[in-house]
Amino acid sequence: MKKPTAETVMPPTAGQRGPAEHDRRAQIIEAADAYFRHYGYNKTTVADLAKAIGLSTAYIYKFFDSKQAVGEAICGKCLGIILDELTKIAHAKRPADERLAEMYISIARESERRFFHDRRLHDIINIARASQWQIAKDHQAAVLELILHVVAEGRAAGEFETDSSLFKTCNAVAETFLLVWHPVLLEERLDGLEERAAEISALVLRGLRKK
Amino acid sequence: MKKPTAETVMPPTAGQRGPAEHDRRAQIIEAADAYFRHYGYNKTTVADLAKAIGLSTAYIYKFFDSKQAVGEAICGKCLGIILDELTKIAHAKRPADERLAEMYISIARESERRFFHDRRLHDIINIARASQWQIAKDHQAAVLELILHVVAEGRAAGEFETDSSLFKTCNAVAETFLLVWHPVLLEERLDGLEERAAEISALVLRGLRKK
DNA sequence: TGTGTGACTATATTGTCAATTCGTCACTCA
DNA sequence: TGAGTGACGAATTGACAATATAGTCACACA
Repeated sequence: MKKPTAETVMPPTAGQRGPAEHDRRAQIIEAADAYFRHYGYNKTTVADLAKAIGLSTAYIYKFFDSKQAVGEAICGKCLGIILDELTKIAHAKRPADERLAEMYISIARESERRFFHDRRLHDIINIARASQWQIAKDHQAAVLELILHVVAEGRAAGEFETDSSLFKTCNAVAETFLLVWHPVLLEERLDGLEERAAEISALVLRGLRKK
Repeated sequence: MKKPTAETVMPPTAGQRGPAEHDRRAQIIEAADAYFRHYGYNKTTVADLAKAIGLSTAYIYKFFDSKQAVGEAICGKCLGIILDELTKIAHAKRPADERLAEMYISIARESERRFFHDRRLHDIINIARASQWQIAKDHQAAVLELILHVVAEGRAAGEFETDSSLFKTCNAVAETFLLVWHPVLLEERLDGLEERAAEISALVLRGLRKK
């Protein structure tokens, strides 16, 4: 099991073609980031991206299987921001419960910021989840890894109970993270997110702590 | 604060016109239930319902403000089924933690059943949430009431901790219920719902129990 | 006065067809 | 051989006219 390092931005592997490092790939990603951010995924065409760089659309497909693969790259960048932050928190030298509490707040804050300030990127994440893109699954798995890391340390340090299955418990914790960042849930309830995050984390942490 | 009784089906009040008890209203609701269940809310027209009963569309509006109000009535019926069941569980003479655990499982099961066997009704609930229908809010509030009832009894009986705010804690618990019945979350993840419900409820119950 | 509606308006949706988009393939050229 | 593309077919989208739908109102009638 490979542990995410503190500087990893989660690169998608699904749908990528050609060399991973290439100027044109970087240009496509840069153009896609700008266009998706401004026009949204659905309103941006592959031809828009090609034209922005000065290429034919056919050449885009030398690097990406499909428009979706470009979308997954941008989605991965986006989700990678919060994942990096969570990774830093998870690896900090602090009590496990503080780390977890801060993870809830952090993911809630970034998700809220993205909703209000990068709405079109928020929308891509929604599309990714609804369409079962691999990047969405990878992200979920990466968050679960971080939770496992923190909870396992909390258990080893005697902070957390050890009666329950580590994996099952962390699965449940990961589910509760959805409550503070899932795009659809954000849309339904715009207010009080950070407060909700605090309440949920308090409840979950009480469930984790040693009796 | 009025306590839901064990036999209450949650009637919507929003958008209802004319006498609450009326043959025509009942016919409209019956026709709507059948059409929405079969064709879905969006594909059913008010004219369909009127024709099914043998009325003009104008007459439907003597009983309901709008097509949405008809939708809220059916949605309310639908959500009322699970609410009745949760109410029975919440009022049973059993330890609070067992009641809560069973509430998670029950809502998960019914939601899953609705997803697989009444997909179009599942869709209406999705529309209701996405469009902020009053019935969706009422339902959320009703579930919270039941949780408050059970947790308060658990606290009074010495089963549950009393350090945290009752309301905040129950808010957080109600949020975790979304994980096992929210239509969008169900759609994203079709498998293992009941297992997830069990894991989440175990975590939450550990968070509620007295140290 | 309770039950019911035809006619109507504003808006939304649908149908049709041309235009665009996605993605591939065979090819060019330095 | 890496960098790049024009042409193409299938699917999707956009534009716009036609039609449908949601909802209202003044009225009818027993």
